[in-house]
Amino acid sequence: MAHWLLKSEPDEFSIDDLQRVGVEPWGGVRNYQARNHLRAMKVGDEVLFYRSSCPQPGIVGIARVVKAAYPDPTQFDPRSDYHDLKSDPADPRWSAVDVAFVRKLAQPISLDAIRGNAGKLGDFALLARGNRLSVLPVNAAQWRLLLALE
DNA sequence: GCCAACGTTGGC
DNA sequence: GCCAACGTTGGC
Repeated sequence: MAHWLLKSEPDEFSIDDLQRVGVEPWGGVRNYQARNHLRAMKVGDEVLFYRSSCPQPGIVGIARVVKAAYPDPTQFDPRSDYHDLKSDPADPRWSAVDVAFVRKLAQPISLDAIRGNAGKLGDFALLARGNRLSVLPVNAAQWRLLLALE
């Protein structure tokens, strides 16, 4: 089983929102590298829920992939912010997965705390120079280490 | 295929 | 709101 990290801006969609709805289609990703990560996800994979662009960025919860990648419907929706005229319905450019709420962390793992363990985390995509990816892989050792910080 | 312009991300 | 990083676009 693989592990991932998904970023979300709490103003847009928070861990509390995920708890309320239970399952959420994770779409609107418009970066090819992030999309490729979405496509690599399998049902059962575990996900760290990371809040970004907020006063205290960090990991705030855990989710689980409950549906593997399928064409992101927002790319064909003219009313969506994520509408993409260049995406061919016969060969959809963008993907979404469904994620389910698992739990909130007892306390958030701050970006500061994550950085403080950069050495032990090794090659971690979240800390890579200038990384802006909203979907990124987490290996088993990193997963264990991060949750030990909870 | 190069590269300048532009847009977006996300911490601060 | 600023700005560094960097992906994408489009002219050539």
